[in-house]
Amino acid sequence: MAKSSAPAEAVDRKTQTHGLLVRSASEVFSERGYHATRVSDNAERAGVGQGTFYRHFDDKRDVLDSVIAEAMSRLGTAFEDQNAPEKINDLAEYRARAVDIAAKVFDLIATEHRGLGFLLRELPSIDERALKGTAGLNALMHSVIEQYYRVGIERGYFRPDIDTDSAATAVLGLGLIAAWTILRNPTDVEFRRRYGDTVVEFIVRHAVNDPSQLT
Amino acid sequence: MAKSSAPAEAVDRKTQTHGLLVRSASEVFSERGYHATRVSDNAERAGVGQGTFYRHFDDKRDVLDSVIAEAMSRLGTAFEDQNAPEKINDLAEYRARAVDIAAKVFDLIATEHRGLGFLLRELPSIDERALKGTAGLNALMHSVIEQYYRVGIERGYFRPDIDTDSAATAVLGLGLIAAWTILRNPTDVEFRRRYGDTVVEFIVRHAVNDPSQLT
Amino acid sequence: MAKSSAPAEAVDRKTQTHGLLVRSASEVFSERGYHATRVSDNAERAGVGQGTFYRHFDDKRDVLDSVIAEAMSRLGTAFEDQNAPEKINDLAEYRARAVDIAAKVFDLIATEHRGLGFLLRELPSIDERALKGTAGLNALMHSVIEQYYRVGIERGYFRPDIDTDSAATAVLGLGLIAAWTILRNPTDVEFRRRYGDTVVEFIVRHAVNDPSQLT
Amino acid sequence: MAKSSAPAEAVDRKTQTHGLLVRSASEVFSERGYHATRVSDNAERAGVGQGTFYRHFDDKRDVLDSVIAEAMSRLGTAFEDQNAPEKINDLAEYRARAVDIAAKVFDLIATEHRGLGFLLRELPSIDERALKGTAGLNALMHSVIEQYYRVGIERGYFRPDIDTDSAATAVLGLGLIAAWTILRNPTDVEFRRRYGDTVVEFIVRHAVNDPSQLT
DNA sequence: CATGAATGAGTTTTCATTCAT
DNA sequence: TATGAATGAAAACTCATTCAT
Repeated sequence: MAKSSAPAEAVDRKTQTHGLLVRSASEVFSERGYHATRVSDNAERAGVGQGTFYRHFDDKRDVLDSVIAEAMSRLGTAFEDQNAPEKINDLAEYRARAVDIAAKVFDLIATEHRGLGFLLRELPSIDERALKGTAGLNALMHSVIEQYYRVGIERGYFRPDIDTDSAATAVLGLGLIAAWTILRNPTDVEFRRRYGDTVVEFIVRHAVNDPSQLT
Repeated sequence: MAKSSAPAEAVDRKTQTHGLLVRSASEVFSERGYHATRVSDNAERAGVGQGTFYRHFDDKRDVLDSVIAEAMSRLGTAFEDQNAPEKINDLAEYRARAVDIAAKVFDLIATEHRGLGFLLRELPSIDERALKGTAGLNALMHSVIEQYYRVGIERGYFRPDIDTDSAATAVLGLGLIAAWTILRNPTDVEFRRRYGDTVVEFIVRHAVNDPSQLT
Repeated sequence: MAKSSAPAEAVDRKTQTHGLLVRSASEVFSERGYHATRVSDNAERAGVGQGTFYRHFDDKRDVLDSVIAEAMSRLGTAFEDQNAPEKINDLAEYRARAVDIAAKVFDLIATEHRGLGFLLRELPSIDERALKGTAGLNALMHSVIEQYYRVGIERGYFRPDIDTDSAATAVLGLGLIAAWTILRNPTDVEFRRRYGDTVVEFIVRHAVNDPSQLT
Repeated sequence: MAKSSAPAEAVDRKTQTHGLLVRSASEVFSERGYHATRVSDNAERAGVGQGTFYRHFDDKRDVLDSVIAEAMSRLGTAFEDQNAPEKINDLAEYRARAVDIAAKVFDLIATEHRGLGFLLRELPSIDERALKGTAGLNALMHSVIEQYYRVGIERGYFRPDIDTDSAATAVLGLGLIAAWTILRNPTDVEFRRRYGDTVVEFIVRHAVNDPSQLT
């Protein structure tokens, strides 16, 4: 018993320190930027020695992968909750859902602005691999959005001639600039409300099959 | 005469070298990325000694300001050519103009993908000041777009209840993601065409006052 | 136990390296001069890497403070041993003490000519702060000398109208030029003897109350 | 005539610029110190181009020789004016002369404190050659002082058993520390007066043959 | 001769990574 | 396994000196 628990504790401790370093990395990278952050900053923030960092990661680049993976997983989870295009039967329900999603996404962005800002600001500048780490989330978001379009077309409240791929890309663009703006000003609730309304209007009016249904 | 021409020549030479270094910086920053570029890379590319670099700029950060300023000036000029919202009288003309602008902007992006990619990828990761350098161009684009909305509303072919500020932001978002995608794949002409059509559709359908005019 | 000893050893090692670097700095500064010494010379002499130097000191200027402090402390200790003006009762004892001190000081100068020469030659040329580091020793020497004068006046073998402050300064001058000369020629014992006699004569004859005691 | 005057003017101009650069060097060396002064600082102060500097001097070290030579010549001249030991017939005249010289020397030091400070502070730290440049002045001062002693002994108002060499050295020491103190506080007239009195007292009492003549 | 832009060798300085304890 | 002192390769930066005009 005692014998088997000792290694178990060691594993636990290792996992704990690992997680601690990933979280610290996320923080210090967000604050000073990836390039300006020294490995010692990260270790210090985590409250461990510099050598300990190298027990858990190959190098400075390595911990970034974990930071990205962790963030992607967290965001992916948050985004997947919104998935249920098949439950939407008409334009009114679609609009309601769009309003709801926009509000939730914008709030998520404002809440997570520290970590998200880092990803949006820095990843493209680090290397191709860092960017690839976000490809999964991009693809997920794109396919979910496209699924909404497909359901809408199928059920007749969306135009049948929509290029769903391009449209999904466009919706990501509407979200991207929102993210940018919110991240630079996370407390501007007014912008989020107004811009959210506009985004919904863009999406609904672009896609609607029968414009007379627009109230 | 001889006396006054000597300094004049020196000034000329200095200006020339300065410009050479800015252009070289733009190139090497685009190729290797800002952080991976050494001052010596820049000097070498310009064909001057490293010391010469420091005669013209305080450090790597300093030359970046010039690179940004030069790019912003060039892009601003390119963008201002598109300015003539007051000449558009009806939806058909508006749509034609939108198609035209989208094509031109996308081509510009594809053509300038080296320099533009650098700006889009790297600036946010460098510092606040770098980003401030782009604020002018952002504001210019935003205000031009908004002006199109105002003219459209005035002349009756756009809905009067559009939030022109938010709408302009949305249009920038539609363009931003296009830029991202094109920069990652500058030769994909097909995407440009399809996505351009979709963007125009988004803009026109969102704004149109009388949907029956959409043929 | 093991836990507490590991850091303790680290601290020990750090302290040791620090001291090593200060001693090496004193040596190389004395040999090549402060300005001609490169940080790498110091590290090399200490047998450590250049990076190690920067773990212990901000820059070359920083280690100088430690070198000065260490030298001042050592010289201060050597000088304080000479302190005992209150034990001198008459001119004969005073003269004997003066002869003794002169000999000891001159020997000290000759012995420590490496480090002392550096201080005397270089400090004034470095900066105000370097000089301030020697103020304490100057003040100590001045006050000790002045104390000898006060005791002598009190006990009647010195003139009562001596300006003890100026006189102490003068004595420092007599010593200063001795230091200069000895440092330039540390092996000239003859000079030390002759000049020592002259200095004692200067001091005694200047201060004596009753010249008839001079024999 | 015109032909011969053109070269003459050129020579004049050259000499003028040369002198200008030496004076500028003396200034900037005094202000920032020799090592911290860049050749460009010197040229700028003189109001000429950097290249011009190298038309007049081999290198940075070279101009220092001129600065030293110029200063030595100026100080030598000032000091030689004091030369007239043979006119002094008794102790009273000697004391009067000593008071006079001390006052003049101290005033000279205070007046020239910029250039003198540089020489005293920096020369020993630069190189052996710089110091050699001052040897002539030292020797001159030493021999003049010694001459005073010889005359005094000859004429009987000084003790015959004085070691004139050591005594001259001692007097230089009394002057040296005065220089140090005055240079650090050129406006303290009170110190000069008090210390001057003390110095005279040291010299006279040390040398006098018949102490009863001391009033 | 005068000029000042250009040069690059020489130093300083940083910090990711190693390694002895 | 954790630690943090040591390391040195890689960059940044300075400035005496050269050289084309």
